[in-house]
Amino acid sequence: MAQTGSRAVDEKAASAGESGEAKTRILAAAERLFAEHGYSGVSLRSIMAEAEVNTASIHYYFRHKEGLLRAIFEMRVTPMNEERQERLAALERDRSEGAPEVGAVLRAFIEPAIRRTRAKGGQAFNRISALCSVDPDPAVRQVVFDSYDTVSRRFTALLRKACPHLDDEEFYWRQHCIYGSMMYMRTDNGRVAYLLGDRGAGHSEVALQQLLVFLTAGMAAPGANTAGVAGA
Amino acid sequence: MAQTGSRAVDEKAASAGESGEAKTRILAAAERLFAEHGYSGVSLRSIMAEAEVNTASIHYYFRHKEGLLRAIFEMRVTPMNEERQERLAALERDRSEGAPEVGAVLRAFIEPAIRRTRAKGGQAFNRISALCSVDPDPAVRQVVFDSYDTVSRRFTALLRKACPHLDDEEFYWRQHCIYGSMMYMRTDNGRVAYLLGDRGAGHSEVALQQLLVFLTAGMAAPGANTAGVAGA
DNA sequence: GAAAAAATCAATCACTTGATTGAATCAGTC
DNA sequence: GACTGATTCAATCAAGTGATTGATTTTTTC
Repeated sequence: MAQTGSRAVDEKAASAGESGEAKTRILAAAERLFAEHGYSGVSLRSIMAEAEVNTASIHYYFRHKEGLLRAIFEMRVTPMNEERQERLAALERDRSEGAPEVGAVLRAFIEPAIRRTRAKGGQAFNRISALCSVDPDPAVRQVVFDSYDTVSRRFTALLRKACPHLDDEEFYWRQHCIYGSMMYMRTDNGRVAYLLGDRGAGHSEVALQQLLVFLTAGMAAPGANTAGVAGA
Repeated sequence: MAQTGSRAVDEKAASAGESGEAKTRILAAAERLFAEHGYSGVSLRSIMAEAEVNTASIHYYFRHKEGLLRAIFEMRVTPMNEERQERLAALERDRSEGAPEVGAVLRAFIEPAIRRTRAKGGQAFNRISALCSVDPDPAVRQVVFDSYDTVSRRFTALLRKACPHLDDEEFYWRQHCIYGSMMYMRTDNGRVAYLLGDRGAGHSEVALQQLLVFLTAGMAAPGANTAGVAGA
């Protein structure tokens, strides 16, 4: 019970001494517990116990339970969104002629997410993000929305241009398959770990590759109004 | 508040008079509320209020909250599993020569689920099933497992035979994409309803078709060791 | 080293949760 | 009409929930 509080959160935690400051310890404990039991399945008391802080500390630093969740999302999502924005911007720039490639757009969006599985605590947040994405609680939904909406719109717009062979309805249905696949993979109920056997390190690479092959093929499949051959 | 208790559950509820018996009303209310707020987001008290029954009734009929969830699953899943078993068995019979077709296997598994969206309360249960599929609560996971495991294994075995172009690892990764897509579609956070506009009736047909196109293409995509052309 | 700010603490509030009890009511049967 | 099993009822339990308070300690700042 004593050595569980030293889980690092990000670079901040890595530089912090022995057990880190209280705020950092709270974030680390909350992240681990949210990933394991979901947002509503974790009480503030259990977080405080694992972080070894006082009852009022969470409210002091984050006001609400929701504020704590939001802080976790901001900590993790901000750098990822920056990377996504850069890569999407690069794709928008590069396409001097015609539409961007489906696979490239998908990779620009998915890779920054899957890659962070390798970072310390990244796997935990992956699962939090996936669980919260389908959480019925409006407060949780709002946090997810605020975190992903802007970049998600840009991704959608670019992917749309990469799929001229689909009409709007087809495109949006297939995009839901993309989100579903991503989410399910990030949920990781131990299935993924089982599949990988011992080579847990290569996890993200394999997952990314397999996911991209599947989704690219699905998006590239001809639509109802597709006359000739589909792209690439 | 008074007319909300008459939501039908299935044929049993349809034949029940005015507001139905208590047990049926409880099931109907629970199904609606679980679909809206998730399993953990609903208290027994709110169910009892909507069903207009006494506090102890739920424990009388279902023992636990978990027993209530299990009853809902059994009520809905049993007939669906029968249909799935029949269709999978037909596919196993028909393949006199070679492997079954990917699309046919997928359809046999997915259609019985999506189709039931049209039944009264079917949409609600679809969402319950999807939410529970990623619920971190072990009790909930057990209910889902008990409901789907047997048929799911049979589906997996048959789909595997339809994908000789994939090695085991590729196959299982892609299968996760299938489950993810199905789950996300059944979650239905209002996105699907939005996409369909006013023609809510055709919902299941369109969803099924789009889903099948995407998943079939994804599974049919060549694997790393695929030499020639992938199956039609 | 005193004043101010930040952080930590124990104690508790008001409320909700799932579950249980034992009495009261109903329905059907002989 | 009494007996019996199936329901329904009000009342309540023990435990857990997020949140708040006000005092105390630690750290920073001048």
